[in-house]
Amino acid sequence: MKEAEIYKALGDPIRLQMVSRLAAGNPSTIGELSKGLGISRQGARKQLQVLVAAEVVQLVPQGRETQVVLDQRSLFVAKQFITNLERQWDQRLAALKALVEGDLSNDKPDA
Amino acid sequence: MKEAEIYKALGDPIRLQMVSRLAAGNPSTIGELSKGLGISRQGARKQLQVLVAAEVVQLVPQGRETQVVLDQRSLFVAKQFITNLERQWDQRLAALKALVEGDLSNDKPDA
DNA sequence: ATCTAATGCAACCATACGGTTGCATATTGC
DNA sequence: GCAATATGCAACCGTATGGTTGCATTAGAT
Repeated sequence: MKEAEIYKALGDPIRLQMVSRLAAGNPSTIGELSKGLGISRQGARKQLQVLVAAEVVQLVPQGRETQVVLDQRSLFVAKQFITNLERQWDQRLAALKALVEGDLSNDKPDA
Repeated sequence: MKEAEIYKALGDPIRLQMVSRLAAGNPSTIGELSKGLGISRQGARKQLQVLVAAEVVQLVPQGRETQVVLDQRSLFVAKQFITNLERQWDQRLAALKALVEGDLSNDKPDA
């Protein structure tokens, strides 16, 4: 269940906000991304590190500063997992429905 | 950012496994769901409570036992959030592309 | 009525987490 | 060279988290 780590990384308002900003395309050096979150730079940096560890984000050093880039794949994995859960769930409901309707049609097997 | 709580709830292997089982439709009283996770019943119960708090799951008492049912809405919310992020990201890439191609087409405004 | 099964509740413990402060380092601009 | 900017690293702290054990309660089965 590697997905758990991705969800865990997204499971914090500050980190989720960082990801949102990145997705919105707002330029993104570590320093930039750390502003306006209500916590210190180093605090923000620790949060960012969680996203890095979960591979939700990648760091690209460029001279004095470091660019933060979103890694689409992790988001895709997370989304896909939920999609699969929903699919299973739907199939199960469909099976239940079929069962019920099957019973009904058993009363009328005229074909 | 209410989504964060949902992701946080999903951000643990044990809880994710519980949700998976529920989605797969395996019958699901609290006791059933608590088995085979490698931790005690009470431990599992505490994990389950996190899912309840995040409204990923609902509890339906029935006499002596309690049924655990998945709440599709929370999963949908979680999925939708990621979908939106991806959409923003894609639009931004498209904008960049348009910008580049726009520069090119400026060389050829014959229409 | 009694035994058992399904659950709830609380105390407790170790470790992880979110955040801070302080200081070291490297790159850039003047 | 020197000052400022962007960043890294480590120690420290309070609280949350994940897990345990022990005991109380309630509902079914016999």
